Amino acid sequence: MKNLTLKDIAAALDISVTTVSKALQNYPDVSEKTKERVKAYAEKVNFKPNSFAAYLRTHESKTVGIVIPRLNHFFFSSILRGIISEAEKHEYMTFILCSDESYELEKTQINRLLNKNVDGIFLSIADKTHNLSHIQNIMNKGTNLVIFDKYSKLTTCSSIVIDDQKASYTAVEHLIKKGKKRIAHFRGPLLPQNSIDRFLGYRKALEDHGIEYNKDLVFICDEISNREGYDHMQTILDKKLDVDAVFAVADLPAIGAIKCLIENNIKIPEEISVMGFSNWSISSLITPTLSTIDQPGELMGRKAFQVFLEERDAKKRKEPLVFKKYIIETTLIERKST
Amino acid sequence: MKNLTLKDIAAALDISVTTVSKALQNYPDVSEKTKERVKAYAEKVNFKPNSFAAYLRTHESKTVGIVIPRLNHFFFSSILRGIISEAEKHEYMTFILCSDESYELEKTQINRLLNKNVDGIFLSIADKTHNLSHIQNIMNKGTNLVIFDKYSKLTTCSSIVIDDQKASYTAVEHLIKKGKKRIAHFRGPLLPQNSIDRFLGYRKALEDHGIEYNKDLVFICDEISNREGYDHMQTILDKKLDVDAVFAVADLPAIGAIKCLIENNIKIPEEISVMGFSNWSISSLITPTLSTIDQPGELMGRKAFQVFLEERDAKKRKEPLVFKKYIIETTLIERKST
DNA sequence: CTGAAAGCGCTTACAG
DNA sequence: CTGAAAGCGCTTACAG
Repeated sequence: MKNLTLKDIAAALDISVTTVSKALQNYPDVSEKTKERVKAYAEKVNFKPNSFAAYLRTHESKTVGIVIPRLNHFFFSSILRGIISEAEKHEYMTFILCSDESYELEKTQINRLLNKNVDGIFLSIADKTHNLSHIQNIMNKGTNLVIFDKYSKLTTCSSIVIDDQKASYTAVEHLIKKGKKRIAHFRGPLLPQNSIDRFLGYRKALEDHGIEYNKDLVFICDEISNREGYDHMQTILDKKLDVDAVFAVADLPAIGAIKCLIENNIKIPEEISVMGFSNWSISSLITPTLSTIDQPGELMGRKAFQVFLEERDAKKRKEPLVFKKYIIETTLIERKST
Repeated sequence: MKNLTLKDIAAALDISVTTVSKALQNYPDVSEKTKERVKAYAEKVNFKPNSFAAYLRTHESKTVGIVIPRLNHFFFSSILRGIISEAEKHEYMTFILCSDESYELEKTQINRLLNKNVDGIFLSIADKTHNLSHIQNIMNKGTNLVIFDKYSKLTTCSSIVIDDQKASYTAVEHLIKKGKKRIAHFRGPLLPQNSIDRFLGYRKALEDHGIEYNKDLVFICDEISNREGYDHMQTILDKKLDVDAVFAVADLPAIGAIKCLIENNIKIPEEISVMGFSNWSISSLITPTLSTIDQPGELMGRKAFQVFLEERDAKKRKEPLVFKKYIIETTLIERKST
């Protein structure tokens, strides 16, 4: 079954292709009567202009791409939902690609999107990305770029982020208010800004409350995995380190820590409390439920798409782009683990 | 920065656009020498033919679409990975859309993909889908279709599925071998074939082992959620039903059941064992770890894409399509909950 | 072996 | 208010 074209409609209504095209786009120089006829007919036969042919003239593909570090990841999935739902409202389709936290793959995925002539790219930077020229290249090619969540201080585009330092400070302060004083931190890798900021928030909260910072209580989770949380917790127990709380960079390592504590018959939160970060759905399914920081992913995604639209329109009006950093509020979620 | 075109290359090498195009596509009627020159130059300037212009001639968009019932879902994510990784190898890009288990949204998403002229659609049918004409419509439009996981007996395309009855039979038999005799079943909704088959496998396993089927021990999880598993388990305890095991249609309700048992201080698996289905990553993170059935999602995804390629090629050769049902093997995973 | 020309289905500057 | 024509960047049947 062949798809309908403007030509078919023009023939059916006995008018020109030009007029059909203009009528569908609401050009002011087409009579109301003609517009109505055309639109009614197009509706009836369910005509949609071929987007590939349109692209050739307009250079708008009505397509955007998202590159995220992990696909099966609760927080990124929420962001995806936000971007996609907004994109659908504006008749955009979305390519979703995954960098697997790899610098090389991130470059490849961005190139795939550029080759598909997407109108905009939404990016959350991979942990292993140590050079940003491929990101700068997106804007050099004239493609809009919005960075969300995992950003770098060195990119010049707009970004949608949370205040990691502040959120992390709030989390640690919560532990302190619960009477905890020997707080370990399972931090993320050394490179990403977010993991640095969460660490800084942790240290600042300790300082502000007169608790001495002890680097022996900081452990690195390079993969931000369950397993690492489990292993670090076991190390703490084996070494008999004096610890009464753990603040993890994300929920997964926190859940690993909880598993280890349960297996060692240590009471949560009486002996050791555990605090996560991100509010994954799993954090309310485990026993005990996990206290954590909620990041409103869907909201961040919707905002990201709106920023893309604004920049697209500014470009059409030949206005200079003004890049902004949008900070989305986070919330402390207290559950049974603290 | 404007993208390069065939014309630019032709001008640079002082040959015709036709020859450049043919050389890049390895036409036999272009000299080896010319081919080498063209390819070397194209490589050097990183030329990629504009896929929108190519589409207009070939009617191949090199794009496929996936419609799944849920986005943030461990099993579907594995299938996505499988389809996408295979698609990337063959230079296809992938649109991922979500039906939210809704019939209306499934129709909308399929129409979006058809309007974007995808070459193929991969579909896992929504729970609420009670009419299949929109699915049949995909093939009427000449677009290839492959259904995976959640299928219907009434569609005529190829499908990649597991043997739900057999897998479910194995799960229940495992409980019986562990000495359990009063096995409750938390089943899925009434409509989807997979949920029917898992129920039938459950009943058959009971019968084959001389255990009488008792419909009062079957509970429906319409949303296949954690909460439903929790609530049904609580009902069993409140009514003091004589139950020594639960087999759930999926991991999430099983995890809900476990949570309820822990809160009621009931020993797992000594007093009541719990068996899930799907082997989500979360099932090995909770305490006790959950016994379940592993479905190799990534493999299913890869197979689905291969089937699409075969059908695409058969169509090009004008051969009639032969639709097949591919059954992927599942594995019982025994952990601490049984 | 090479290339001129037509045409895919749109959009839009221009003419009437 | 309407429409003929050019052109976006490719592919391919056809001519030489």
